[in-house]
Amino acid sequence: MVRDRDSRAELIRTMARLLRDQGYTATGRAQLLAESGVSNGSLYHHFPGGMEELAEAALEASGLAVANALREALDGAPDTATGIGRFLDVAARPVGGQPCPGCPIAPAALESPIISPRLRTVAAQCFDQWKDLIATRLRADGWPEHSVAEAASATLALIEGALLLARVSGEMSHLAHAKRAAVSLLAASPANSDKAG
Amino acid sequence: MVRDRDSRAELIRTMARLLRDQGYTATGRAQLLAESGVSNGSLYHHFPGGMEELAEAALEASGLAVANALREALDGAPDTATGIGRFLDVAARPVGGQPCPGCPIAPAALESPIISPRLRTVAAQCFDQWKDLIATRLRADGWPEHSVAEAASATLALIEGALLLARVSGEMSHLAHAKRAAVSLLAASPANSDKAG
DNA sequence: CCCCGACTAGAGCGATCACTCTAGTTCTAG
DNA sequence: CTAGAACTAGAGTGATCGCTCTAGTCGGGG
Repeated sequence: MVRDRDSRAELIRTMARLLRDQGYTATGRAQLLAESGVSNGSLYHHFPGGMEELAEAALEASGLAVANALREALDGAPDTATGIGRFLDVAARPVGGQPCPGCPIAPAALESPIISPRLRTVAAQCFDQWKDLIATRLRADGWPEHSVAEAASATLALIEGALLLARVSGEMSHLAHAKRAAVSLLAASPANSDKAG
Repeated sequence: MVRDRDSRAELIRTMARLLRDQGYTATGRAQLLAESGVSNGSLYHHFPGGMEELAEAALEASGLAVANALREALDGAPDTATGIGRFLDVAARPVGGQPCPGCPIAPAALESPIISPRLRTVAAQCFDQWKDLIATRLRADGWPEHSVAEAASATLALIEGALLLARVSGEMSHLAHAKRAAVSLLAASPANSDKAG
């Protein structure tokens, strides 16, 4: 009774890759089926809601994968800034012959507000989840509560913006710049001054 | 012999709005013609290259509009950080009943690398143009040349990321957070320490 | 007046879209 | 073994896609 897991997982994996590389609307059913090797009937068996339901599942899977990578980078680092830097190092590394780096959520997220409110909600949850991971690590660093949310939001914005610029320009240097900016931003933290004050 | 300017400009204006709100692939010809009030024949008279050529023109127009707003904000401010803050204030203000704030280039830019190399090039030029404006202002602030490019890149990434998060989450607070982060990032500048060193 | 180029209106085209439906195959339970 | 559920294969459907093409309107120079 687990025979289906292969094609279902393959659909999610292929859809997640296509969403990362070209977004939601640009990903047609024909391309999805061709590149996943799954038949049309299987698609609508596993995802009766069609392309949109599959896209939701794919975004959730991508969001979880990023969250795991981010948690791992943050947990293994001496402080938040170093962890963010290591995460960006991983993001800059091209894996599995992907044509371009970048956030797997952002392309679909930006077209979602009007196209598909359901996808927008999923994307927003992903970003919130990542922001919470950064916030938790900042608290562990001793950041005062009143500035944790703001620092986490700005740090995530810095990451997302750098990934966007890197993809569009093809220049990986944007990631290195963001890495050093994160160090600067989180080093000039109110943690020290607030402890003193 | 200037009779056509109306419909041509209207096409660019409508296309720019649709590209900002939902990206390139999601913007169909039918919607464009319906919302611009221009007929199909006029579209292919003014833009023989079709939707892609029009999208190019629209992205260029949007890029220039943003560049003008950014230049104005930077020129009228005492320093770069304040100018970036004012620019974000303008970006946060909903103008003309737009459904969501955000960068007019980013949605199309993220789907462009595979879908349309020509659009990717135009988008990259827009980002470069904006980055150069920030870099020029940083030099005027007295920043050392070796760190200007890096600071400009990180600042633009911060802006783009904040606009992305604000659009997807609907929370304008991301823009305020980025504003204060820009102050922190550009205040802890190497300009002073480098002058001393 | 006629003429010609700029521009507009919209029918029509093949291709492709997401999706439905039916028939067939494969697995598990009893 | 049989029954039935899970799953797959793929033809078929109507709608919509970007685009071409023809017919027509408009305005100024001869």
